Amino acid sequence: MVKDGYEWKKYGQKKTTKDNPSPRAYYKCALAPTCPVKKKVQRSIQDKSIVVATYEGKHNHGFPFRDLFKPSSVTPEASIMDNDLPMTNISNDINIDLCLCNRVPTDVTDKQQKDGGSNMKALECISSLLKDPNFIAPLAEAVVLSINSQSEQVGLNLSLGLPQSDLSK
DNA sequence: CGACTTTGACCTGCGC
DNA sequence: GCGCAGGTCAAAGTCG
Repeated sequence: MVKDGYEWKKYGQKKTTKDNPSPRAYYKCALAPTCPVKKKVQRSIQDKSIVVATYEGKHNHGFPFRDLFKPSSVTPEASIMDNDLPMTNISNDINIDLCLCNRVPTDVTDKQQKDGGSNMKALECISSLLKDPNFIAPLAEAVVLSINSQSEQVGLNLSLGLPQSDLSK
């Protein structure tokens, strides 16, 4: 379960979907009965260590900061959000979290070997940008808008290749 | 025994 | 109209 500061009530699950054989879970916001926010959680088809959580709608109540990012709340199965902004601050009705669970950057090393390390600076740049909430929020919006404008694109998988320690700083 | 989770069934929208 | 896939419901199971 992805911990993002809100409480979620699971109301359904699909074993498999066409675009991703991993189970997809459906959650509603449990903090307010009238809150219209829904959350879909599914593991990445390309890398099962990545959990993709998709938010739909806006919270009509305050953001509960308790439990958010407390070390005790980060279990081995828990994920780290790369965006520490409350979801209510984002204007779009659909928000996407990219969560990495104990991720080992194997794909980065593979790429380095293939590319001869030529993209190392780009990766460092991406790494620093991902630590900046002011970058993440518009990035998430741009991704969503991109998806909305390309209806043939189903699902979203991004392998950022960042170790958990980097994101939790 | 109540709260929470699981899971199969059902509903709905969409493409052919 | 039919079939499929996504989304939701609700009964059954589990746990404290």
